[in-house]
Amino acid sequence: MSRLRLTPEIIELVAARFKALAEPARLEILNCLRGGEMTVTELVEASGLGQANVSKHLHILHSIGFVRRRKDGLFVWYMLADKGVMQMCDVMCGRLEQELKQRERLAG
Amino acid sequence: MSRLRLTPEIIELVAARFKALAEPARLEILNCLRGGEMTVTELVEASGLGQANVSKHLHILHSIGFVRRRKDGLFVWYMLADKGVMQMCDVMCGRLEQELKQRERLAG
DNA sequence: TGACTGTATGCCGATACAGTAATATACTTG
DNA sequence: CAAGTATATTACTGTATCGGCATACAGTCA
Repeated sequence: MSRLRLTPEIIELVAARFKALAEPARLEILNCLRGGEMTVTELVEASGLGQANVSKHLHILHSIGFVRRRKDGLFVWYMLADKGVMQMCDVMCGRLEQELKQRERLAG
Repeated sequence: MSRLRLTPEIIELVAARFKALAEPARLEILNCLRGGEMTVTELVEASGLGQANVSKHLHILHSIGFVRRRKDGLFVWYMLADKGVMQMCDVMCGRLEQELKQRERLAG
């Protein structure tokens, strides 16, 4: 499939991208952005996180290309960079769903 | 798509699964297992990591269902739990590949 | 210009986690 | 049983990072 050689450097880059998704706060932010672009303040209100915290998480998500930013006067609007980001989250959710069902079946 | 409600608890579980992939050592281990099941010692040799380290990483990967284990006398064989695990890695690799291409294009 | 608002950044304390060494456990073999 | 091997666990250390606070920066409006 992938034509990339899995050198240590590449593996590091891939790990860094998974790490961006490995934080509940960032998943929450990304999930908020499903509905369309939002300002930092809107994300603060929607997520319940601190402003500085949201800003930092957005910086991380932006630095690896998971979100895009657009300045509009005093505001900065953030949006998902592409569909692929949330598709990956959905796949992981799907795995988890199967897993939980399996456990229920065993327990019940 | 997913029928799971994204409660804080669920988001935490999803994040934990991404976190398992957010470590170069674990990606390396998973990648080694692409070729089939391997013992801990084989993984130690193939990855260059310490034995205790590999054991702990395998424990993490096993606890969230990314690998399966099979005891055979003194040995423990590990294998990928299913195709989905590496598919997710491949998707992330694909994203990275596009990203690197894009940068090349801009730089070149 | 000064006051105000939205966003980003630097610093700090607490915590989490990777890696290593030593040890414990499980199993085999003599 | 004792000795040896494969794996797991524990204790420890160094590093990274999250969250909060304070503050800096950027832009608007009077």
